[in-house]
Amino acid sequence: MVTVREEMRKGPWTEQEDIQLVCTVRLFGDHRWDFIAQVSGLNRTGKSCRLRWVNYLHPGLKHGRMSPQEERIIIELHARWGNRWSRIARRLPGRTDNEIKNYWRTHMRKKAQERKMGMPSPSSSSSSLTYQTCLLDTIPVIGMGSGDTHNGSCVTSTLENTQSVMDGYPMDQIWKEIEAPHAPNLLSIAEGKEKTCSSSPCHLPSPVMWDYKCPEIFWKMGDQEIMM
DNA sequence: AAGATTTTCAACCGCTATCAG
DNA sequence: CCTGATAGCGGTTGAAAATCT
Repeated sequence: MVTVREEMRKGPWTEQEDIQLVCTVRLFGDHRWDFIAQVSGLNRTGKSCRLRWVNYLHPGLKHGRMSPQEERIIIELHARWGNRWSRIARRLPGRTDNEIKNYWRTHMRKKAQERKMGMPSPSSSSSSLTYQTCLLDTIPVIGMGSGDTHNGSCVTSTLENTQSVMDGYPMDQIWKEIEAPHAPNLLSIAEGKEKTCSSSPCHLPSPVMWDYKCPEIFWKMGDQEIMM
């Protein structure tokens, strides 16, 4: 039972909070979010921590614009599944349901506007989306080293395309800080809320090494989808 | 240059599903 | 079965950034 806190923090996360959360998740894994919220010393709800982790801090995430291939996949999968964002997200490793949802809203709004103005809409947004023969049945789970992009030539370049977009995004800095060699013992977090890594970042392996939960597992498809 | 408008996206909320006791 | 805790999903909001006038 969670003891009643005075007031839970809301709103945007600070870099410091991010670091604290990453440290704690590294220690205890990405389950039991209420516990993580408590132990981390963050005055946040478990729900909020989970959301932040899933949508922003998870090491396998891509950031930046959707590639044309990703856009196409989203459109096609949405046509098939509707607003099943998390399901669609599972087909786009590195992309979150939130991100896809946001993208779709923007995309649809543009489309709706174009329609209203009586304009044909050959493309949805920045990229030229052609509903070409990138058949749904051949849409693989992109990237993440799963090596299953062979049957989807239209999407194979997704990772390369998006990789460059990620350059210089703020998470790099967070990870760098976390990697700092002078960081204190991780266990200090668990010892008390006041002794979080807030003053100096914890020592963590790089995101690449961070495989206590393999990203491939994180992005694995449900059985149902595999059958499709 | 400055104000107005639009776009983007992080984060919250409410609800449902699942699971352990 | 029932209940409470937890996780996850989809819809929505609002602030910041970008673009336009």
